[in-house]
Amino acid sequence: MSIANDIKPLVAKTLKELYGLDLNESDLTVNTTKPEFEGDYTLVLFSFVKQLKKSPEQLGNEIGEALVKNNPFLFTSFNVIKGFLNLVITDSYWAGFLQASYADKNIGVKKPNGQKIIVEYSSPNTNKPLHLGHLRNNFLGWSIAEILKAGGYEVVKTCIVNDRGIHICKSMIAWQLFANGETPAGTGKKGDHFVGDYYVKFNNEYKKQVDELTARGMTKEEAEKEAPIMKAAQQMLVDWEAGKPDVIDLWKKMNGWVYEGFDITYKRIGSDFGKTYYESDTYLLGKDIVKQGLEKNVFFRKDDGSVWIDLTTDGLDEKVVMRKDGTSVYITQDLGLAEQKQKEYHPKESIYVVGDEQNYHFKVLKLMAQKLQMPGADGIYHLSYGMVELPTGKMKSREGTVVDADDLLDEMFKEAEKKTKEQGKTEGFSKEELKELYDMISLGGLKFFLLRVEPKKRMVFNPEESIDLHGFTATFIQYTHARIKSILRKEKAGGNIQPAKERLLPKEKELIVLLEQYPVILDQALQEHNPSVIATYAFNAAKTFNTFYTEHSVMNAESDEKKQLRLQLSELAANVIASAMTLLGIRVPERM
RNA sequence: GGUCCGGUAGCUCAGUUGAAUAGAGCAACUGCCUUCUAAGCAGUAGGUCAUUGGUUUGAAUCCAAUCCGGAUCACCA
Repeated sequence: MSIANDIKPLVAKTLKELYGLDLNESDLTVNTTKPEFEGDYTLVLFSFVKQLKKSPEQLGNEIGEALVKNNPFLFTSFNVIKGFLNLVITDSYWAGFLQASYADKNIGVKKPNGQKIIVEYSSPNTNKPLHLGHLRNNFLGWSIAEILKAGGYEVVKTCIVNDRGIHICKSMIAWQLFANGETPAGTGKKGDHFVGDYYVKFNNEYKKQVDELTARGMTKEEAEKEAPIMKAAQQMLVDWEAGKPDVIDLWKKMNGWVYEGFDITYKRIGSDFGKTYYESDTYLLGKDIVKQGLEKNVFFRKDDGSVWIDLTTDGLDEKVVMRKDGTSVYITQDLGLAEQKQKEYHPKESIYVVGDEQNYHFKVLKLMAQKLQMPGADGIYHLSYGMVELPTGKMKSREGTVVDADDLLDEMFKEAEKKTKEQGKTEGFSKEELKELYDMISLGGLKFFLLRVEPKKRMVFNPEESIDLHGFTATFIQYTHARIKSILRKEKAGGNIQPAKERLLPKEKELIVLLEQYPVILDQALQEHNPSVIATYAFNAAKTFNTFYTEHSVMNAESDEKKQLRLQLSELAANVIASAMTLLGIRVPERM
């Protein structure tokens, strides 16, 4: 599949033939050759110098000679510098690779393997609109799903909506108290923002009441418990659980507004779900798991009736799984939902895209599932990601420093529009085409900015930097794609001319070597569940193409052969770039 | 305090299954548009890879300790 992986067995074979040495392929190190040395791939010799008791130079020369002699189709020459054997791949090999793959729009995509994977992501609360942190989650979830699909898996994207609980009750109480029957439709406000406003109103009123109570001599703790509006919210939760009709009606109404708002944002950012679960349906799940756990002696009951699991032998703590009042806690619900997903889909793996503040929770969840011997327990995978911070520090809703997703998208769109107009290259675009282009640039820019960092790392979101359209950005890559397409509109790659009768030039070689590695990168992203390696790669591909582009003319190439070669190389670059960006959920334009 | 994660250029990040002189982008500075899209290219400058010790032919990468930052350790979700 990739040259580096093809070389290893040849080396192993050579070592066996020359010295009778049996080495595992994984013991061999084959890298691309550093640009300052001659060669394409490099075998590191140190690892077996000792066993063979020869100098690295001698070894390198002997191995190099044998490799070139026995594989003339692959290697044309070699050189040895210190402990490194640099191998030069034949131009005809590269030409063959190029010929075979340049037109492949699905480059790197594997055949379906018949296995299923669930990706749960997004999972919002229904009391406020989406913010920047949710965007990282949504982009990650979407991208990892695409990467898994390209890896041959069937993917089911799911979402668990946290539609019940004290948080939504707070919004509901505040609406009853302050809204005078206002609705999103009446105010022209997006539903999720509308409901979020009442959540803020609740907190303001709550704070006011707490202040009043403490002024009258209560301790802060008492006041927080005794504030009437908090008591009302808690009563509302009790009423909700009792199924009190007017509470249920209000709950449905307000959640409905939120969903209308979410739908707009989801559509805009491209999130979708094969199956949506609602916590109001699943929060009672897990009861029979508790029962089974007790029967299997995985759980134990304390005197007060609560049920626990002891994880101290695994270095963790004791964890409650059922309250003394018989209601199940979060982790028990999660086990119940995991069991339900397993029954519905029988996935090989079940991925949860959730922030790293829940690392402990998922560790416990998986461990519990394993101890209970639940099917699919080993397939539980927490795709953990770090918090998004601002240059000024963490986002805090109380301090109003939360970056709202809709606002941010609007701002990015405006910036894309402004910068595109400044460029003045969109003559002949229709209104719809322009809007599509601004969408591609703004949304792509945001996605790239959030996906280019390794998921588990915390990251800083600098608004000014995110809006930048130069350097390590989606725009740079999109621009490169449009540039290539502009060439390919003039003349299509193809024809029957055999490319590469002339020697490959360094910039041509550099590009083709990089593009050949794309499947290896995809594999890495797949194994690591990590889109950032694709983002980095896409940028490198675009950068390498631009260097090649500046150095060599495609349309005015020195010869017909060169022209054909470069057309194919350009098309391959465009296909790889488009493919990589698609896996990040980013579209690339034909013109910009 | 226990556990987990992170610390690489002024800033944001790659590189972490050990391998040649540690790389990008932004910011700063210098060049390049009568030639396929300059949203580009080339170059200059910028480093105690948190610190100390160890393993190794070879360490940003592995091990140990320490320092700094974050998360978590609820009958919350």
